[in-house]
Amino acid sequence: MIRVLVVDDHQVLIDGVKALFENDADINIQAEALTGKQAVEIACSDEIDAILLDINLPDISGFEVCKTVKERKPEIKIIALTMHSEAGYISKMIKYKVDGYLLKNAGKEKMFEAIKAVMVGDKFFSKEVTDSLITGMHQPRKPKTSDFIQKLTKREKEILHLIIEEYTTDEIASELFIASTTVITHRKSLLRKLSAKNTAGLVKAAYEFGLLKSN
Amino acid sequence: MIRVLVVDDHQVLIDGVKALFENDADINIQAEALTGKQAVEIACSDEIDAILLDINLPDISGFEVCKTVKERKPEIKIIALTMHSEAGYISKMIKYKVDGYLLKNAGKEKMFEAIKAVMVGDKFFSKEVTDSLITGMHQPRKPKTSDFIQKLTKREKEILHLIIEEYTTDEIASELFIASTTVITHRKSLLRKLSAKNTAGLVKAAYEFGLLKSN
DNA sequence: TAAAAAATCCCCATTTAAGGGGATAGCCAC
DNA sequence: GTGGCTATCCCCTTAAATGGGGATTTTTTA
Repeated sequence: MIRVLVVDDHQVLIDGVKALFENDADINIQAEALTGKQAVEIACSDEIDAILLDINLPDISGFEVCKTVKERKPEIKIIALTMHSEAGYISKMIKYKVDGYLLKNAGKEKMFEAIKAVMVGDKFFSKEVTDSLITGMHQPRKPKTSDFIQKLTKREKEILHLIIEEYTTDEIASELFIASTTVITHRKSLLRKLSAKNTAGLVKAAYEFGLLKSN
Repeated sequence: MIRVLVVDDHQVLIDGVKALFENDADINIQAEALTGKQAVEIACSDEIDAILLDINLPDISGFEVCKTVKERKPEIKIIALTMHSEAGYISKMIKYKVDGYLLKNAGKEKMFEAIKAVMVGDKFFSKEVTDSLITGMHQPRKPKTSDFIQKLTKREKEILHLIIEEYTTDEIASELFIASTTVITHRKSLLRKLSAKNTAGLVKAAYEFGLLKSN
C-alpha cells in the first residue's frame, strides 16, 4: 500500500483525488495539506511514501516544499501537479529533484501510472507537460507577475532592488541604516522565497517574475 | 505644418522637445500627454499627424497605445522614443506597426529627420537603435569612459549563461570540462567587459543588453 | 606569417555570500 | 492573548567570488 499525501490549496482538488482512490488496493490517500508548511510538517512526521504537490501554494512555494522535503526525507517521492500556464517552471522543479509531473486534469490512470513509476525510482513526466515546456520555450515568457514576487515583503523587495543595483551586503546595510546581519537575514529569505541558489538566481527571478515592472 | 503629440511620463522630456521645435516652420508640438490613456484620447479626438511615443508609461504600455491608435487612426504616424535598455523591444514595436524608432537622447536634427520620413510613409529607425538590435548588446551603461565596444566571446557568453542558471564557478568548470581557474578568468573578463561589479551586475547586464536572445 | 585575440591554466590574497543556528520586539489578526 | 509574520540583530562556519598578478597554447585574422 502506497501512502500518499495530497497538497493543494483547493480542497475540491484534494477531495477529487481522494475520491479517485477511495477503494484502491494499492494507493491510499493517507493525508492532505492545504499549505506548504503543513505539507512539510506532515511529510516529515507521518509515514508518507509519495506526495502529489501543487506548485502554487498560499504560503511557501511548491519549489520550497519540494526542496525541504527532499533534504529531510529523500526517500519520499514527489509528483508535481501543474497547470499549463506553469509549465515554464518545470526546469526549475527538475533542479529540486521532483520525481514526476502531471497536469492537474490528469485522470486516475495517469496518476496511478505516475505514482507507480516514481515509487520504483523512475521518473514520470506527462506528455502534455513536456509539450508545454518545449513550446513554451519558444514563445516569450508572459510578463505576468508571479505570486512569488508578491509574497515578498516591502523590505525584501527593497533589498532585492539594491542587490540588482550591484550593492553588496555592507553597502545595503549602510544605505538602509540597518545592521549587515539583518541584510543577510533578508537575503536568506529572498533565496528561500524565490527558490534561488545564489545572487544570480535572485536577479534572474527579479527579471523573470516581473519585479522590475510592478515595483 | 506637422502637428505632433508628445507622450512621456516625464514632463521634463516633453518640455525639452517643445523647446526644440518652439519656432520651427514645419513642426508644431500641438499636444502632450503624460499617460497612455491620455495619449490615445488626444490622438483620436484632436487633429494630430504624428506621435512621439515613450514606451514606458505609467498606465498602459506604449505598445498598447501604438496598437490602439493605429487601429482607430492608421494615418497617424508613430515614432517610438526609447532608451538603450529597451532596444530589444524594437521587433515588438514593428509588430504594432510603429513607423519609427528613436533614442531618447536624439537631437533635434534626428527628430526632424524621423518625423519628415514617417510623414511621407517611410520608416525611420535610428542607427543606434538598430545597432543595438543587431549586435544584441553594446553601449556601456555609463558612457563616461571609453565608448569602445567590446563584444563577448563565445566562451564568455557560454559561461554567462551558466552563471544566470545559478551555476557556481566550480559547477561551470565541471560542466565545460575546464579548470575552475579558467572560469574565474572568464568571469573577470565578463565583469570588465560588462562594467559590472559582481554577479548581480552580470545577470542584470545579460537581461538589459539582451544577451539571452542572441545566444 | 606575424600579430592579435581567445582559451586555457596557476599563484597570491581578500572580500562577499551562503548555510546553520538562535533571539527579541512590534504588529496584526483570529 | 496567542500565534504568525515582519523586521531587527547576533553567533559560527564554510563556500564562493573578486582583485592582482603571470603564463602557455591555440585560433583567428590582418
